[in-house]
Amino acid sequence: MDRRPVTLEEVARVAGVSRATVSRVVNGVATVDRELRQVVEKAISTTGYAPNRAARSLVTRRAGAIGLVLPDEGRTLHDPYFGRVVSGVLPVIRPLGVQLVLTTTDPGGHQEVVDDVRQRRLDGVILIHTHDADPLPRLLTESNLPVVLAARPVRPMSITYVDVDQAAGAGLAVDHLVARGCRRVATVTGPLEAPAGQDRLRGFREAVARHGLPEPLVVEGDFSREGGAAAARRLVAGRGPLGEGFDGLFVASDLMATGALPVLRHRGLRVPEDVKVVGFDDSSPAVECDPPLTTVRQPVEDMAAEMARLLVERVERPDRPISSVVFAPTLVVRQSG
Amino acid sequence: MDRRPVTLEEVARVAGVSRATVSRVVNGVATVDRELRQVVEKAISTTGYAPNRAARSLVTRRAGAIGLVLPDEGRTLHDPYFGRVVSGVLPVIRPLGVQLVLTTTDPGGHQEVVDDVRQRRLDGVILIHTHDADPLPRLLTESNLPVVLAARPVRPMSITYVDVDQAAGAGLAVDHLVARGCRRVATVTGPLEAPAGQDRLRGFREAVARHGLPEPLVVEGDFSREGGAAAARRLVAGRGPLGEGFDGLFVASDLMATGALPVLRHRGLRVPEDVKVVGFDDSSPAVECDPPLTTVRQPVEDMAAEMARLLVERVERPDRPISSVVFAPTLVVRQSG
DNA sequence: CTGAAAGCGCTTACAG
DNA sequence: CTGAAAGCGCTTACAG
Repeated sequence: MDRRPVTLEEVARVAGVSRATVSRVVNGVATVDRELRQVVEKAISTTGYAPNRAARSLVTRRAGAIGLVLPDEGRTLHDPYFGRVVSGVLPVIRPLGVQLVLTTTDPGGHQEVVDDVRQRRLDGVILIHTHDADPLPRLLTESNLPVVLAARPVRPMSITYVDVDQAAGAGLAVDHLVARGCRRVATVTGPLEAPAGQDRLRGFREAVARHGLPEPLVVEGDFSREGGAAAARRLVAGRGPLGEGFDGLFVASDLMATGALPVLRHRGLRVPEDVKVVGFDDSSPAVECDPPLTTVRQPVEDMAAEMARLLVERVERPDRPISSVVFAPTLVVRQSG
Repeated sequence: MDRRPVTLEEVARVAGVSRATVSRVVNGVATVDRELRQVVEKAISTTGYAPNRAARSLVTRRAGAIGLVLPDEGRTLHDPYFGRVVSGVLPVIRPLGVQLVLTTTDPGGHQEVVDDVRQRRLDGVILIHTHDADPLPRLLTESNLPVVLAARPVRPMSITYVDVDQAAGAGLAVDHLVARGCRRVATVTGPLEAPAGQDRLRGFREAVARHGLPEPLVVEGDFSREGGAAAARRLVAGRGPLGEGFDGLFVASDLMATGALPVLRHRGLRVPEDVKVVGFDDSSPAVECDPPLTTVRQPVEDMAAEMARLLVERVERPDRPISSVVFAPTLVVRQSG
């Protein structure tokens, strides 16, 4: 029952050929004689042979696995964004026989990630949501290890990344609010130390100026639901008793918008009649909340697939020049604005 | 810059000892002489040595990785449940140096999972949400490969699983509705081919009988938001013009409840004034929806941690008898009921 | 097209 | 407590 696993050696003996030939058949080398190949294939199936990946990795110097690194469990793991990334990555790496290893970088986790790559347990990593203080992008690039960032790096550095045009997305939101008749717009921003927070605010401001709108209300959020609610409270507190102050609101993430909507409602403001609201991401909270959110869509699955492709490419050809990819956002119109 | 990685051999040469001794230091074998250990440690740090895991795996016959297998991407990956499982598993395996590999079983994926274990890329797997037709539990147990199910198996079999007492949870929901004064209760069930769907319905029925309530309304759902909405529509269609018919509703998952709530609202039924609603899971939709959901909590993170422990235990000692763990659910009271 | 042989980088009895 | 040596199971030049 629980015998030793079958090795290449045994298959070779059964087939009456050398280990090299079996290896060639297993790896689909084209030059093997047809008859011989069939003999070997039969031997493989009768013995129930399964190649030992560790042995292969040892000689090929490939782990056959890439890492998906998320910051400090708490936040990202429960973010709907996460599942979308995984479902974008898997279809590109699986046909290549590459595994996806999940990690988070809680305290001490940074070094662990670097070690995993140095120990060749991981051929490279995809890094999600790097905050300002995250040392990982630099740690990895300095060791010349393959890495792809899921967003523009906080400080300019020579690193591959995939991003959506954040500023253009915010512009789309403002254009839509204006087209729907809004004249006084406000925004709940993301955390301003994050590139996404900065870029979306910049795009918002540029679009406001382009449309010749009056100075907008700006309140900083943090991409969390609670942060969205808190920001919305500050926003409505600044309004007059009838709610005058703004008739269009751009919330820089859907999750924050789900926190902001109930605040507006409790203040007696109807969405979209009194205030039109546009979110960002087009994540699942956008369709779950009430009313469903008009929002700027990031093609997260496509972006994730691209990250995987870039990473694999980098692993194969480490000497190729570094390149990044920026996707265009689109607007998804629902009931909120 | 891009030199060959340092090997044990080189560390040994630098430290002036044998490879065996370096190996012992790296692996923390206690019997190494203190002075020697320090010499080796210095050599390790000056050379920047990182052990090659493939080489180690080859001799230890351990991949140092376990798989988390999710069914057909579409559904589970975007389920909030998924992130909770990951955050439960990671803290137990990381200190052990074990990696978490993510996989889904789309068409053909079953064999891939089995192969990954047979090829020793994975020491064992945690299987989520197995449906009736899922061949994986049997495939794996028949090959005597380590596996832990995230729920009771559909058909009785000798396999390790971790579950919550589903029926008891449904009972908690009914007890609560009754305590709040409900007299006519209804339920939206899960898919009845899934054990969780069956068990929650059974628990619901038993509790209804125990309280001496009249025959309840029962409509089958499928654990999706849309399925919850559709089931709720069928439920309200059966009510009289004033909404008489039921004053308490147990929805067998929070996600379905988020689909059901708007249907009730559009029908003019206030929650909780006209109908009290209790969900199941205590997942993020429960706090995001309006009103926030009273729900039966599954301690998913704890359950996931337990799965990881059981799996690791099984990998270490394959001959130990199989055991399973069932957790007790609790009720979380919010605004919906 | 095929095989003999070296080698990938570790761990682990086995002596001493 | 330490070292010499075998061995884990593959792949891949190198001959032929």
